[in-house]
Formats: sequence, structure tokens, C-alpha cells
Amino acid sequence: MYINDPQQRFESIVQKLREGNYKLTPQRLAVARILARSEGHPGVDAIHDQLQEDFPTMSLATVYRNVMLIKSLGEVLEIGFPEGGNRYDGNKPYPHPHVICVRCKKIIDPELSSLKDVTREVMATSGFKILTHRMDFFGICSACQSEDTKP
Amino acid sequence: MYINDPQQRFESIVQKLREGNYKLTPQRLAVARILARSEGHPGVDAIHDQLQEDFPTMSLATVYRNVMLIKSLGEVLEIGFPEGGNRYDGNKPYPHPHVICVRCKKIIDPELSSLKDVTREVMATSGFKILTHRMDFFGICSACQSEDTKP
DNA sequence: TTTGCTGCAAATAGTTTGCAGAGAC
DNA sequence: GTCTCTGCAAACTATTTGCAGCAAA
Repeated sequence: MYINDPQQRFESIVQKLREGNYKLTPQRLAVARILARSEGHPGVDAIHDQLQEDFPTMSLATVYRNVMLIKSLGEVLEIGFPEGGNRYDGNKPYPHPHVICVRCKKIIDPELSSLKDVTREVMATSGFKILTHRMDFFGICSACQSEDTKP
Repeated sequence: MYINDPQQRFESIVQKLREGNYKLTPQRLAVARILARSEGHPGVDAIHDQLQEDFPTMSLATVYRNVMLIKSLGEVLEIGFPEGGNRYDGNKPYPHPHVICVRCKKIIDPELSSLKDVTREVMATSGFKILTHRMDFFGICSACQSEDTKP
């Protein structure tokens, strides 16, 4: 559940952009800032919504382009769903487990001490060179569970 | 890596269809038969292709509708990818880990003895009522690795 | 000044839906 | 005979792309 320092993450993204000779436009920096925090693991729509106040004319295409760019720099983790509507985590841009509420769509990052063992076992038994993984648990969060008990 | 008996799986799907008072059309049964085997964890396209010989006029829409129907009966597991193009497993329709080659798209089902511990730990620490999960490892299979060493 | 970026609108890909006729039961 | 299912084509949704003007360096 540890959260990385958003300011630090933001600077790390900016540095990667500089290294790649990408221009630091206000829109790009704004997307980077939101990804660095990644509050609630936002999707493209959510990012676009958050930017409407500061950049009323900003287009969805620009959000897509910048999220993809920053993803290509390895600075954001994409969380995909079969139903579509990917969500992103630029605060912890490395593979890690998620617990997702299917009711309210909340996503939390649990700390799992037993995780290392699984990864190690996959490496050892599959013969694959493992590059990345995803480990997502779907269920009902405690808040939504208590909703159910109300009339 | 255990594989369930396709014939048995097929009958199980048919029974669920009967229980739901769904009609047993030839197209529906053909989709069920392919899902029961689920050789290579096929996507909708692959299923449609396999059916072209026996049902040349069969539409993609019908494949989608029947896969979704059988999924709603809990008889097929959907494996989703951010890039789109979900794939299905009606042979082992319960959550289980996958190891996926990003090069040749092959999917294998490893046996992981350490898996139970993780699930248990998530249940215990998150406060969620866990309904399902996915655990997919992405990498390069041994065959594709040896491709790389050739000139 | 140069080159890459943005906004807009159109294109694309995967999936879903409305409808009329066909077919399971 | 009834009611669901199928095939077709159109609709939809999320995402990507072409292009002309704009702006970072």
C-alpha cells in the first residue's frame, strides 16, 4: 500500500521525456503530473476530465498520445480490462497486484508477502523468459458489501 | 497442465444450456464443442475460422453471442488483453494462471503450488469478498528464445 | 527557425444490436 | 405454431491517425 512520492515520480517522468528529446508542452506536463499521482488509477477519460478545468480545449487524442508516450518510456503501468477502458498507474509503474471492486471500480494495491514465491515458481517451471505479469483480484469491497445489507 | 476431458466439458456446457432452456442449434453446439476443447485458448476470430468449413455462412456475431452466452453460464473463462482480442478457455473455465508468449501468442497453463498462499493472503488482508482473479505472466517461450540465437 | 505537438475530424477495429426470415422444440 | 436464434448490415465505443496551424527549444 506504499505510495511513491508524486513529486519525485513526476520528476522522473520529466527526466525520461528530456532524455528522449520530447518537448515539454503544458499539456504533456499536466498528463505527467496526473499520472505521477495516479489517484484511483485513472483511465483516459478520468485524466481528460481532470484536465478540463486547466485546459478546456484539450482533446482526448492528446491524452491518449501522451499516456502512450509515457508508457513507452516505461513510466506508467497499464491495467487492461476485457470490457475495455484501460486504467493507468504512473505512481507505481512496475507490475504489482491489484484488488478491484467490480461494483464501484475502486482499485487498491495490496502488499503480498507470498508474491515472490509464485513469480519464482513460474520462472523455474515454464522455461519462459518472463518479462512482466499481472495479478488482479476482483471482488466486492467492504463499503459495497455494507451497501448490500442496507434496505 | 492437466487437461479436462473435452467430451465431458462439452456435455457439461450442453447441460447448462438445457437448464437455461436455450435452444441447441447446430451453430451453438459447434461453438460449445470448440470451447470444450479450447485448443490454444482461441479468440473469437479463431473460433469463427474453425467453423468456416462446417458452417460457411456463420457470422462473427453468432460466435460472439454464443461465447457470451456460455460465458454467462460460467462455462468459459475469458482471458482479456489491453490490446483487445480476448481469448477463451472452456476447458478449464475457472480462474487459473497463464504463461503467455508475447512473440508467438502461445498460452500455457502452469501448475503453481504456491498459488493458494497468495489467494489466501489477499482474502485475509484486503477486506474484499473475492469473486475471481487473473494471474498472467508474459514472456518469451523457449522456442522463440532459440529463434533469437539463430542468424 | 525548425521540428514536433495539439485540436479537430475522420478513420479504424473490435464488438454489439435491430430486424426479418429460418429453425428448434 | 411459437418463440428463440441466425445472418446481415448498421450502430457503437474505444482508440488511432491525417492534417493544418501552433508553439517549444
